[in-house]
Amino acid sequence: MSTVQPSKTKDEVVRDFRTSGILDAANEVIAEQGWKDVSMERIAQVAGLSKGTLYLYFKNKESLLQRVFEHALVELETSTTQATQETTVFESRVRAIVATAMEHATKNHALIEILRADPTLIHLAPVQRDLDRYLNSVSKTIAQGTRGTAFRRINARRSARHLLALVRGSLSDGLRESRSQQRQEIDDVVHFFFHGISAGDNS
Amino acid sequence: MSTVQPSKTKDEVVRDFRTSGILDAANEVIAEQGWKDVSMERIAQVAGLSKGTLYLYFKNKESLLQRVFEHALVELETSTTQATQETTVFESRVRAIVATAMEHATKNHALIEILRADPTLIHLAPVQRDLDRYLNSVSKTIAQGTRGTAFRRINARRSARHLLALVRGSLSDGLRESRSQQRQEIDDVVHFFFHGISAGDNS
Amino acid sequence: MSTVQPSKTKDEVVRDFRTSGILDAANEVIAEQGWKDVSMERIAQVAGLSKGTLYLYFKNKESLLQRVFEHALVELETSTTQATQETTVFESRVRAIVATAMEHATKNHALIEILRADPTLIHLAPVQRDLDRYLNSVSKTIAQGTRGTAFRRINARRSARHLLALVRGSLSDGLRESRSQQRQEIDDVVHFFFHGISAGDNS
Amino acid sequence: MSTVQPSKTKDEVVRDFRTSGILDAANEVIAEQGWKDVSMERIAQVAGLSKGTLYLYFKNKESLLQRVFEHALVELETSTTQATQETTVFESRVRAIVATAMEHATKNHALIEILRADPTLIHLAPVQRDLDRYLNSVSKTIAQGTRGTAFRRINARRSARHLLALVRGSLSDGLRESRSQQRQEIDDVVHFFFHGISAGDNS
DNA sequence: AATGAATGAGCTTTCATTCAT
DNA sequence: AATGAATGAAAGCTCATTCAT
Repeated sequence: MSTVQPSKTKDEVVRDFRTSGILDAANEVIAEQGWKDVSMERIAQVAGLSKGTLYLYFKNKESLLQRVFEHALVELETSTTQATQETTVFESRVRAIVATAMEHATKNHALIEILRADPTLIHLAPVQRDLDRYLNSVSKTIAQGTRGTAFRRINARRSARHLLALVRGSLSDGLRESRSQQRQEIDDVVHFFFHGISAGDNS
Repeated sequence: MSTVQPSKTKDEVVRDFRTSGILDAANEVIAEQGWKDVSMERIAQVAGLSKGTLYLYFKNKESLLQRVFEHALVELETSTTQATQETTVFESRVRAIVATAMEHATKNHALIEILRADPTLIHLAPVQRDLDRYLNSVSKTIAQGTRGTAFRRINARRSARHLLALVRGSLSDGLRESRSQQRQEIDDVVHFFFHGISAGDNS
Repeated sequence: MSTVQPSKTKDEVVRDFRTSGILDAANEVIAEQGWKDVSMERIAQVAGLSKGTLYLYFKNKESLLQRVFEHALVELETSTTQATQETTVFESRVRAIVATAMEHATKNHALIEILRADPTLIHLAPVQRDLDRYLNSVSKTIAQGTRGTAFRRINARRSARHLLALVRGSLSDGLRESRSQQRQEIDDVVHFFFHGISAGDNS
Repeated sequence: MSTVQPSKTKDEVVRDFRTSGILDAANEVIAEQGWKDVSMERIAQVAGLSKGTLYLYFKNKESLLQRVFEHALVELETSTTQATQETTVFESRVRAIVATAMEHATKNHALIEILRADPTLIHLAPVQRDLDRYLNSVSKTIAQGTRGTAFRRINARRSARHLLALVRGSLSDGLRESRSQQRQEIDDVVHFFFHGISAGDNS
């Protein structure tokens, strides 16, 4: 009964397993050396495979890396959407955005590279597209939250960029911090997003 | 005898001339292709020299690039210090920091790469050190400005990082904008720094 | 009982079936890409088998190709011998040699590669041997035809080579021609073989 | 005085020296292994250079090989044109064509590969063009020689192909023969071209 | 018997670095 | 001081061959 209508064949499962193993390895190597210094040899090594095997699953290096970035962004967007829907309070939603991004980035170095906004990376067309979608979704949340409120009339897209800039800034330094420090960092970013350095209510 | 206490010999002058020509060329090439894709061949070409000559002035590619970044940071810090000293009004000082960073980055692509905070770049020890000095100087300005004021009790260092994160964010997208748009961008960053998205006093 | 004295067991039949299927596929691929560019992958694909299966029937790529060429030569020799025995008129026999070679080559690209006399191919020892046998048989026909006639005292072996050179020359260009054009081509080669460019009797 | 108006600078001479050294090496390697099995590594080795150096003189492997073939054909055509102009007697001209081709092919293995008419080689566009020019020049010589004579009305282009087919045939076997044997071979081809195997005037 | 995933040697090409001139 | 030809290590990628299933 458990195997009624298997949506994937065994082969597909194996294939997916390998594919994501390679993507994970690539992500790890990106963490080690930055995406520009990634070599197929090293990815294979980390994945516990041989160079040639990578080419059974990916057409070439470029498409492998593209998939790493795509995967990271899609996961981020999915998690973010889900997290923001758990509340209707604007500030909580922003908090969800920040927390989700930070959590994902902690595990997923490819994401940091994207958020770093290296033009030579971002201009890979598909990454461009996926990043855009993510930015749109963040923008929309901000637009909804600020509409008809006391918040200053603000360009939602630009605010989204500011928000992500703050997240990215925190990531640059704070990656190796503890969990409680990370929460602190999130609070700080959210608060800063709402009030800047001026004395807001929760000072 | 005519050159009493020559602070530089003729040879040194020539050496400096060549050195900074090469650094300028490298900076230009970084703007073209990003620092990871820079080749010695291209730097030599832009500098109007031959590949071999670069090695008379720099030990190797790594140290050449290190010097480019070092140079960019030192210039930025000098200009920033100078600009902040022209006023004692806190907000003006912050504005000076932002404006200076943006102006330099417009001319100096190496700076953008630094502000992008690529770890593989930043962890070059000397760049690390110079960046630290710059951050300190910004922090100090913020600390001075917030001390004993209505601003919330804030970690100056962290605020400095937030500020630079915003600058970097603006740079990522806004590089090709006009001068007036750039001023707008500066205003926006400064305002955001002080108030976040909350309805501050000015609009 | 129905299979008294089976000259081949069922297993052998299956084996032969697979073997010649692979050889046919290889021949087809040679036609597509030339024998040097043949890949095991492609042969398997055309044969409707998997790569690994090829190695159940052939030790390796080299021996597979050797067998393709061997097969082509053996077929050619058999057909030629049969065709030349259908007449005793010398010119008709030569015509039979030419026609047979051309017909086979039309279907059998491996043959063209052999006739092209690529040394790296021909020096595969077994191909060498088979080609020699074919040349001998052609030579013998020529020797018989010219013995005690008005034809100039001629080295039969050398003449055989000339004849095949002409055939090969025709094949290089004329492969895509129609059937009547092909007959024309055969006539031309035969005539040229007997008379060169001098005005022979049938102009 | 000897150096008035040097048509080539010293650098150009050096460059030409290297270039033709590499072409010679490539030609030698083609002789060893056939053009399809040529590797840049091996060419460099034979040329006494390192792999990387080849790329200072040739854009890539394809253009290197193209130049080898081009060079061989141009040399052949030049020599042939020159040799055929030394006489007006048709048979002598044909002899010149044959002798020139054989001599060049003896030294120049690339030429044999071309005359072998491997389609994957010949379809390199520039080789195609150069080969065509050579064939045209041979055709023209034949057309001139047969015009208004007792020779049978013949398609000059097709005859040219027959002639070259015979040359190629001789080359396939006879490369390692002595000089006098080579002369014999040339005589034989020329005689065959004129008379086929029929009893012509000379023996 | 048949498969096809996995391997790794080998290929072309690039580029930082050296060194004779 | 300056050159740029030469080097060779290292990269991406292909493909004949093997082997667990």
